[in-house]
Amino acid sequence: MAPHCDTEQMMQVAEGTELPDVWRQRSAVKVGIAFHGRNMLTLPFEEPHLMCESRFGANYPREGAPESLEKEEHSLHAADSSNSDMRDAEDDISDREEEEEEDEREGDQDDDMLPKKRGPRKKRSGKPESDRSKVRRHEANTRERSRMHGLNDALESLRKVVPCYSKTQKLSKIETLRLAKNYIWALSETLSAGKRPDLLAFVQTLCKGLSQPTTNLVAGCLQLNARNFLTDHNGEVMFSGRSPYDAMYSYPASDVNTPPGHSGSTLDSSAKPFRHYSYNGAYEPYYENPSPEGGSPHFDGQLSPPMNFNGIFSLKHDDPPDYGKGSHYGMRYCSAPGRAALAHNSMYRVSPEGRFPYDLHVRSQSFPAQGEVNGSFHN
DNA sequence: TAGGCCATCTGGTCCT
DNA sequence: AGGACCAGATGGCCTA
Repeated sequence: MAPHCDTEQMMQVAEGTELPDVWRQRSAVKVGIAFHGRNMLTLPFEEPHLMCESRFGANYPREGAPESLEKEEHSLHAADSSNSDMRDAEDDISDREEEEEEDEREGDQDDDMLPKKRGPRKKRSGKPESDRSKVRRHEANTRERSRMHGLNDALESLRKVVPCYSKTQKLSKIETLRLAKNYIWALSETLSAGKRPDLLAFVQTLCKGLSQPTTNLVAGCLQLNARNFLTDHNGEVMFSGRSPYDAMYSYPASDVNTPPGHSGSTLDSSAKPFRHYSYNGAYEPYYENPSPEGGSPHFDGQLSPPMNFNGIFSLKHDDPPDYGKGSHYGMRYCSAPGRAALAHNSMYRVSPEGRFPYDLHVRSQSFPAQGEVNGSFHN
């Protein structure tokens, strides 16, 4: 018997045995997980009160009809799913059994008399083994679901340690991985260079190969002009042709406090047409490999960035309830460009005014007061 | 409506 | 035998 906790209903939602899909989706909406207005079906792992030891694995409730069968029914009755939602569990089980029998009569070949491909249509054997196989299949589904939840949980943790984490605008999985790879690469190159990095190159590396929406998000978090970091279809960074500092900051230098987007410069239609940005400029000196994304034909053979400081990288976040413990060193995000939070020992200096929005620290380095966090990174 | 993204189910494969 | 892992298939939701 699974231990009871307050998440019993949530577990039933996850199990899909008693609540229809629309209810599950509403549960996901309730926890506020969305990306560009699209609600995900992700469970709220970030919320400790929703996490109990019965969350995963064998502690999932396994009584009740298999959700796989419910899904089959759901697809078969998609037209009147609202009516099926009103059925009680007993009727559901009865209907599922009937549909199972129909499936069994359909045989093991598709329309072209070819072996079945992978997919939801199940091959079933005799009745005695069918019951057992159903149970095993059900348990395997539960494990697989838990495994994927764990994978998503890890991905969510990754989202929190790459720049531009946002609970309301989540990066997609693939974009999270790309940004994380770029981030590791950029940090590694910075450390291996052993000197003050080129900031434009750093941000360009971050945005390398990212989609335009993600580039916009990263640039928005950094309060930069995303147009200067867009990549073309080959993954090469497009550059507007302006000076690096102008490219970094779309707003006029005399208007530091003007948020991007308010000045209108970000969308300035009079901007020069893009031209292909050459890394022979500020980028090249700090990056022996010009790109983490295959801009160099040799990159595929060197997928791992060079490791520095024994490979230790960690991020320092203020008030990080679930991932910040133990992170005593690393990158600290400042709350806004131009703030005095840029420490003297910061490796990052974008301009004499110190307008780069974050600074980097490595182990053994001291860092200033931690009362400031970059809200633009982690909102 | 097409395409992107996602969760889920499913069967195959590998390993213990 | 059973679990972990993987990838294909499917359907839902959302945006352009």
